[in-house]
Amino acid sequence: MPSFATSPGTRDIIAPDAARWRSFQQVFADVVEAAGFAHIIPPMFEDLGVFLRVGETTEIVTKEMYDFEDKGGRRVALRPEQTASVCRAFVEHRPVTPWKVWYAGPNFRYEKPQQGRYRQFDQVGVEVLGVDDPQLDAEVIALAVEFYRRLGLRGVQLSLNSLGDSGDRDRYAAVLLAHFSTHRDALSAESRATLERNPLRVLDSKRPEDAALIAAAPRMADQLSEAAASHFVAVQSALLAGGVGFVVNDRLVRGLDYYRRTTFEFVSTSLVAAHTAIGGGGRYDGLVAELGGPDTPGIGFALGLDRTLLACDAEGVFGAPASRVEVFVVDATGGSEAGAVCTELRAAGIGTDRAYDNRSMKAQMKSADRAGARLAIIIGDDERSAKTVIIRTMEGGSQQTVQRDALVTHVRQALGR
RNA sequence: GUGGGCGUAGCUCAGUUGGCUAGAGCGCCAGGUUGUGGUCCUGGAGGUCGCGGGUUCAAGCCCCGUCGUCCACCCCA
Repeated sequence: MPSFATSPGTRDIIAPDAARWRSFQQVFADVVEAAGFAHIIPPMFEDLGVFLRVGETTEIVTKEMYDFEDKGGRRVALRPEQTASVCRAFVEHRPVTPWKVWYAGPNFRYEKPQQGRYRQFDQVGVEVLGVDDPQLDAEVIALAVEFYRRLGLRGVQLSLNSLGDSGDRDRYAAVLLAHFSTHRDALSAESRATLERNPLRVLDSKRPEDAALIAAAPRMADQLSEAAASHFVAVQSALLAGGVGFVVNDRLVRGLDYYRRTTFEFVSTSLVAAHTAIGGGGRYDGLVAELGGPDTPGIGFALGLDRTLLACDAEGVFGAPASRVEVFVVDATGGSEAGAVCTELRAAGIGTDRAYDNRSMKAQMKSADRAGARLAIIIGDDERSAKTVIIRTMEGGSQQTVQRDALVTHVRQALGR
């Protein structure tokens, strides 16, 4: 039994997954940088106060925060998400708007772990600060859709809603509270508790006994201000014009209190477990001001790496990238030749690996196979004396003997470049 | 945080109503008559049966606790 294992809700990402993660982030970077987004790398922990602005009825703030006091007596927290950090950075640096940034990295929430729900989990995402235009809402959403397309995912459904401006949201919360309160006894115990904290969240309940009351609940759409309503309409028509399919779901609430107006969520239809939400986002027009900055509109989304990859697995798309090892050196002379051959090939830009410990040729060939190499360079005592090497193609098994000092040229040829 | 299932070799799992040195497949290692992998054959290494108590003549199998994991709720990516 090993003495140590990873802490609950954390895990090692090892081959072949680690390379897959990296290419996931690379594909994301390609998509968003082509749209003018610049990379931002905020710190992984910040003053606790930054995250408290996310909302006092938000559970990731009230009970899931990884917060602690550091040696200097500062109250800090591991970031539960990155939107608040980006807004803090905006206030701190005051870049010209529109400020379009993207990020990738881990976040931390003290939750009970489950598949697709970890205490350290990775997200990629974008944020745009300083633009009110509904055109932008549609563009941001389309960017996520394009990213899913690049991954090869097909079973992704986009849900869309508007939470209105802060006044609308408060008004709606009051109306909902009244509705559910009059039928209090019919609600599940859990929902009764939720009702106290945040009436909107009751709409999220998956408990069957709440279904009827939720279906009969008043609609957000009826509480929208004229400005918010026309913004929502504009977003929808921009999406339609861009060929982005969506479903309006006026029960879509989302967990973070700072959302205003446009909110959206991506659900994988290929996932069977409970955690089918693979991404989400929306507007947070008041957040920058909350953090002490000028009144600045903002919108963004975050996509979960783990869950999106689970969806990829379910659809059999976006597998791990192939090995970078093209050539494997099999040295049966006792290992005297392999080092120089590797150095030479690697310097020529050819991915090369070798075996150690003077293993049998058979064993070394096996390693060559496992490494995924296209070519094996075989050197025995005969070849060493003759100053030659054998180039063997792993797939067909054909071999040729070439001069040792012309190795790179012949390997290039055999690789077809 | 609440409720439930599970926890046996690196991996996926068998282990009958508790009974002698705990098994399989895959993987790994070594061979298959002097140098060459992916198929096949043979052999081998590897397990304090999550951990700690308890019941029993005897526990991988029963009981309690604990840790981990999975599922649902919750929450959300």
